[in-house]
Amino acid sequence: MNYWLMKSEPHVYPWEMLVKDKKTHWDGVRNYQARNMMRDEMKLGDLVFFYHSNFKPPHVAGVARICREGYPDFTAQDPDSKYFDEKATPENPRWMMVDIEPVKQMENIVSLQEMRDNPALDGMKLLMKGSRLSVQPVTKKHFEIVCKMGGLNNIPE
DNA sequence: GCCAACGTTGGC
DNA sequence: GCCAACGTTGGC
Repeated sequence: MNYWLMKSEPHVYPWEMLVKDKKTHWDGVRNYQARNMMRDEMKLGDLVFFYHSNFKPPHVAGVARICREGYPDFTAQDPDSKYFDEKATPENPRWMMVDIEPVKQMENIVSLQEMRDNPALDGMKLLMKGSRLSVQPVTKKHFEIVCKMGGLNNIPE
């Protein structure tokens, strides 16, 4: 089992929308490192922090789960989509996505500052200078700590 | 709104 | 294959 963090801007797609939708496809990732992780490493059942970026304060809102492994991001082939990429074709879709479903909302959000202030989270990718990846791995230890900071007893099932 | 950090593009 | 120019991300 692997653990992850995925960033979303709440004014584009907030956690509450995922809860309402019951599941969503994670479209629009246009970064190769992030794509490779979605394509090669994210597995069914892996847990994901749903992180709200570009928000005051930026924070982890809840825990989600991978419910479908990597497949082509069809928005890349849709000329009407803002994520359209003319280099994407059915033979070579270029970009990939996964589906996620909500598992548990944090009892209280965990802000970026709180995470920075917790020495036990040293080394977490999110906290590193210049870290911009919208999909990133999280260690089990860090995952558990942030869950507890969010008021969950443990990593949710 | 600013800007540092980083990724991508394209000319050479 | 280098690297300057440019675009984007995202915290502040």
